[in-house]
Amino acid sequence: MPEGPSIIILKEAVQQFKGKKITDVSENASVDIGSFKGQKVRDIRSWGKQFFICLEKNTIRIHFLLFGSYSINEQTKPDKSLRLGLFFPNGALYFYTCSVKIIQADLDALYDWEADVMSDIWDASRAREKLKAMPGTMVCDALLDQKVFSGVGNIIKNEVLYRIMLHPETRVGKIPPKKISELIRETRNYSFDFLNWKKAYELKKHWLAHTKKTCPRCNLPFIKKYCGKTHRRSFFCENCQVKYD
DNA sequence: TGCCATGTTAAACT
DNA sequence: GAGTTTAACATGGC
Repeated sequence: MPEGPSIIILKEAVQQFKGKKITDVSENASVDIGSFKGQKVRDIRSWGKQFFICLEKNTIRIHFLLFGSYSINEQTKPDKSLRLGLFFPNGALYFYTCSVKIIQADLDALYDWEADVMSDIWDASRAREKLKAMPGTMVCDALLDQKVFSGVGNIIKNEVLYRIMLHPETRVGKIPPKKISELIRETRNYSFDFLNWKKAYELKKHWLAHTKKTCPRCNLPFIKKYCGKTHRRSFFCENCQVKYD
C-alpha cells in the first residue's frame, strides 16, 4: 500500500475526522502519545509516502514502510500489529506495522512540498533542475529519490520507465532533453493513473512491466535485475527500452 | 514452507 | 569524511 497515490486515498478517507476531537488513544508504538487525547485534528496532509495528522499542539507522522496498513471504523478488535489507534466521536482510525513519529516543528518548513508528484503545487521545472544536478545517477535511482520525485515507489518506477521506453540503467545526464520532459510528465501522469486504478481495485491488472515475464510490445522476455544503488528490482525489455550512452 | 516484497534508516565497512 | 554495503524492522502472499 505504501506508494504516494495510496496515501492520497488514505487522506481522502480520513477527511471525516478533520475538526474532530481525539477522545481516546491506544498504541503499541514507542512514542509518547500522551499528548494526543483531547486535541482536535486541525488538518490532514501528506507528502509523498508520508502521512500527517496535524493536531493543535503537534503533528503525528505516519510512514507505512513496506508492510504498513490502516483501517477505519473497524468492527473487530485490532490485533497485536496495531501501532496506533485514534478514537473520535464519529469513528476510529487504526494504523498497523508502521512508523509513528511526533513532529513539533512547522511542517511547511520541513518538507519540499513542490517535490510531491501528487501535489497540486508539483513543480516539474524544479524536478528538471534537480535531475540536471545529478548527471551520473541512473534513472532508476533518480525516480526513487524522494527529494526529486516524492511519492514514487518501485512499481511507479518500473511502469514509467516502460511507458516511455527508457532503460533503467541510463544515466540521467545522457538522457535527451525531450526524454527528460517525458520522464517528468509521465511520472506524474502514471501516478494519477495508479491512483484511479487503485481506487477501482484494478491496479495490478494494468501493470505492463512490473513483475511481468514478457514484454507486451515485442514478446521477448523481460529482464529482472536489481539495478542501481537502490538495488530495487527492475523489470525491463532490453529490446524496446533505450539505453542512451 | 521459505522466500520475497509497493521502504527507510542507521550502523558498519572501505 | 564521503561513499558504499549490510542489517534491521516486520507482515502477508505465493
